Amino acid sequence: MDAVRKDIHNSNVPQVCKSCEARHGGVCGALTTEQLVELSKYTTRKSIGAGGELHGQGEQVHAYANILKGVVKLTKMMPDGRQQIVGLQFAPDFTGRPFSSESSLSAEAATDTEVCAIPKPALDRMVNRSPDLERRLYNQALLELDQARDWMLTLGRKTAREKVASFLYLIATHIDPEKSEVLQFELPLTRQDIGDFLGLTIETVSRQMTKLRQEKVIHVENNRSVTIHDLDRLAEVAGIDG
Amino acid sequence: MDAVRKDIHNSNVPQVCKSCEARHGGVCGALTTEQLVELSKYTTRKSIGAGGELHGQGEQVHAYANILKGVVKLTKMMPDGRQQIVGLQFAPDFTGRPFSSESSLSAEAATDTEVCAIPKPALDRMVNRSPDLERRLYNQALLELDQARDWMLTLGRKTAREKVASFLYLIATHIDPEKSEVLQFELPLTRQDIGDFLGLTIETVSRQMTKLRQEKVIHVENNRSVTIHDLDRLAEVAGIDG
DNA sequence: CGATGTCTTGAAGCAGTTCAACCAGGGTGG
DNA sequence: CCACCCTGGTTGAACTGCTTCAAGACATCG
Repeated sequence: MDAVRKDIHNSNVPQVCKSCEARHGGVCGALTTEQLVELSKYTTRKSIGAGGELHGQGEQVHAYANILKGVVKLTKMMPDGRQQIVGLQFAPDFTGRPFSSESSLSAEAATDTEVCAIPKPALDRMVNRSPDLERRLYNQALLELDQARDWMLTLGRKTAREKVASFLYLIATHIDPEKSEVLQFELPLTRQDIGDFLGLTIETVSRQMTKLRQEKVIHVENNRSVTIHDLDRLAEVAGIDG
Repeated sequence: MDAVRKDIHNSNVPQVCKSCEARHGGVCGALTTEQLVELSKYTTRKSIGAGGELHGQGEQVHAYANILKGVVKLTKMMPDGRQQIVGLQFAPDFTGRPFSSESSLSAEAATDTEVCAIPKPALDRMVNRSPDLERRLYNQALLELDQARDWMLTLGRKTAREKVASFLYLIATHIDPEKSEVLQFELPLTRQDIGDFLGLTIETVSRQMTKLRQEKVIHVENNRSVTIHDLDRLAEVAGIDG
């Protein structure tokens, strides 16, 4: 465990950051205690209700944010209203785009969400002083690139059945689960959102869910609560190589 | 024009680098003359015939490469053989993935291609010494991420007609054109590749091309040579906001 | 308890796939 | 030099998986 990492557990670290960093290691993990204290002067914790917008397509980005809780969807829209979700972000992902101030996508909360908002200038300054931080941001970008490309395969080449299974698999492996043999979670997206993520209509999503339920690949309660008894089985249905 | 940029035109710069950098500004543009000389000790120029592999899916990446000429396709394959092209790279793009040594995709030359191959250790060392270089790589990753997400919208929500038009638009705006009112270029991809890029079959691609030809949106000769008289019209058909 | 939004189910239609035949260009070898 | 084939592309006809349109079920909330 290196020096930076040790700092994180130091008692001088701001309280907000502790609970945030306690997780899988967000971008702030690259900062020293000093830098963290400095940065936390400008950060504000915000709650955003489901459907709330972090920022709209084509708008200036005024702030970055670390997601503390909830799921954020990144969407693109065509002039005629057709919509595609191009990414999902989970805690403790970092959202926002360094260097380019305009974004071609909109970010909104899919569920009730809490974020740690960081004003653009504050983080930009910090990035220029901390190569470690930039490295982490770079790595997050590479990770998102991988995810985007994985999803391109799903969108371009999978059947509706495989798409829905792929979605469920994605959620199952990203929403932090109570570590148990049986995975159980609430779907963070409506059927409409799922459709927009998979390039399908809500009806098709619904029908495929029903089929997967009938075949006991998944178990559904209240339309939102999903239980998965056999993740490998789901992966297989999703067409993910095993 | 800053110091670094001036260095590039300095006569101490290796000959290979000059012709490379003469273009839109590849990643090497971040390096000083000294660094460029150092790096060029390890680089080798390579020709790769159409269909040749830069590296396979799941293999270790032994080298990075700057594309000097030609088009490289990044593909993903499912266990059963279904394939999706998840990115196209044009000169002077940089290809290869820093930090992670394994790649989940395969890269092959779509056309006859020339690259400047850089052994992994040499570039990794350079990255750690030059923040500017890392910044450029980061920016390239962000650019690729944008492109990937744009394409997700195309894959998920566009019709076959719009997809084919989108593809033609992409090529028209990325293959460096003779600057003239009328765009004319050779398609760098076979119908099969185009299908794999658009999530369509070759037959559908062919049919849509025929239609676009009949409607005079494009003009085609020898199946590969395309002329576009009205790029805005094409963009419109592609469903790209104007 | 009606009202409203979300989800499911059914039936009909259609965009894109599948299967199959055909065509054009470019070697290759007799 | 022509017959041959082989690869890449086009075209046609039948099929099908997903969409569209429409109705009904379910849950939540004033």
